[in-house]
Amino acid sequence: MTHSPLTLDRFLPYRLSVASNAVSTRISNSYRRRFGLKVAEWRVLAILAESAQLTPQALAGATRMDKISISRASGALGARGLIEVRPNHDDRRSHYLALTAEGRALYAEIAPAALALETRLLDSFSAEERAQLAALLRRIEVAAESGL
Amino acid sequence: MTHSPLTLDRFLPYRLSVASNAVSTRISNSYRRRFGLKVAEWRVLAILAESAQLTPQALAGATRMDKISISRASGALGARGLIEVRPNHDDRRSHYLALTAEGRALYAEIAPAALALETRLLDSFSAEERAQLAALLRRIEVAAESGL
DNA sequence: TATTGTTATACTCTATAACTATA
DNA sequence: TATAGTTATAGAGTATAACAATA
Repeated sequence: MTHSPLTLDRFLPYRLSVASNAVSTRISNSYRRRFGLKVAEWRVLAILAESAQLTPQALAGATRMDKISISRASGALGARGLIEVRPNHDDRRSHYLALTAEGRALYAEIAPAALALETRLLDSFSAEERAQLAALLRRIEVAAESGL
Repeated sequence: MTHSPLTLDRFLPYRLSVASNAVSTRISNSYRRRFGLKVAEWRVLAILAESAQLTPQALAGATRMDKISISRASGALGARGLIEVRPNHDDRRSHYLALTAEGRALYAEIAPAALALETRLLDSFSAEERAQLAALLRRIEVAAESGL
């Protein structure tokens, strides 16, 4: 039996895109509806919750977003009083961003909801399968980013 | 030792999004640069290559895109002479779309390039790992799309 | 009335380039 | 000169609503 060597249905980039879109649509709807946050803003919030204070450049590296997205996301978070700007005396072109008390409070509300959503998504997965998926995704990411 | 129960770095929706973005950036650059196609147009081309002729509605189902995207993609493909419109006598609100000879020729050129790219992405994966990844992605997709 | 497909509109995300202020 | 960050602009993806033609 011959069959087409390429079917969209079995094409990895397509499957990856469909799975990722399904998840991010769910996630971004949830963040926006419940907390008024875009995904970029949620990422900045999450990283700052882990890191005390960071420059926009460090945030860009940690969130895999570019500096433009960081600038917009932190502008929105700052306007809501969720993060504050602190001077960077070592380099006055830059500055530090850090959560305010309100930012920490919002994060404390979001984090459990995010974990619950992840748990529901992975409900049918064993611990081993979760680890496998994470490891496989990392390898795909590295392969896609490194030389052609 | 306590550590944060939620770190962005280990958050599945984030890892999935980063991996998918890395792959789709590569793919879409490649399609656009080499063949002048957007991803939506490539998907329509690929499905029509498998299916002879389909209505826009059937195409939307097969590509996981909405009817607006299908309408725009098929408009662009039609303008380049890659697909043609055929009447649907059973329902004259609708029509069939099918590849032209030029469309088939372009697809014959693209398909090997797409497969080569997929092969490079999965270069370090065993056959078993590829199957695992595909199966895990399907399960995530189903979980994300079915009830909250 | 309901459905197929198109068009208009808008919002998000991403990428490029120009700008500012510092270094 | 080069770098950190911001702003402006445009392309691509996605979603809603209004519309034309047909069922």
